[in-house]
Amino acid sequence: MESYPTIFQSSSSSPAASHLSVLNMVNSHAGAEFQDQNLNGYLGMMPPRTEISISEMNNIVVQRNNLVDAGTAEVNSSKKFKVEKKSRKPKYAFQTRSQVDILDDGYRWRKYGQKAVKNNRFPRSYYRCTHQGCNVKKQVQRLSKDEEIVVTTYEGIHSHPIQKSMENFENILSQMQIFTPY
DNA sequence: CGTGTTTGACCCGCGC
DNA sequence: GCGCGGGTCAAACACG
Repeated sequence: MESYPTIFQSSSSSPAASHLSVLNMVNSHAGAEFQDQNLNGYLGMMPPRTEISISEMNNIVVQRNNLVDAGTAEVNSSKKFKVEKKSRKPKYAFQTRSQVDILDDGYRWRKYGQKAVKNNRFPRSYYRCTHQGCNVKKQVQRLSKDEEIVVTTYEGIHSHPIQKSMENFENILSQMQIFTPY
């Protein structure tokens, strides 16, 4: 596996990013094209049928790993461009404190695998976006140490809009924006 | 009947 | 080379 698991470390000690909200991410990191697309998707997170409350959303941790792209230079030396090839896709990890591990983000996902994780009594689930031609993947994993924490890792870029209706979740979102410092 | 899940097999990279 | 851990495939199954 690649290096991204390291970003999960010390979740209990609440990293600096722990108070970032999703909306903050959108505002402060707008710029890179894939970020825009991705985060628009994440805005659709958690429509009504999940059981996540606003207060739980405050506990969401958003982290982006930085292996994003060696795409340009530098890497060669001896190891060839292997790294370059493999790390092309951006990966985002969300930590969410929640009883439910299905965070409905508005996209349609098909589960394609589940594996036991070492040193973790909870399995990791693998999902793929079902939209044609969109091979965005995500994996959902619960920490064995603190089983309230659900880690969702997104990989890739959605090349299409969200398919589900937001229903009244948009109301919640607009309320949330009131509390963002902008 | 279409769509999504389950689950064991398979594959692949890596460390020993 | 071998075994292990992690990621994916795909046939069988479940469900509307």
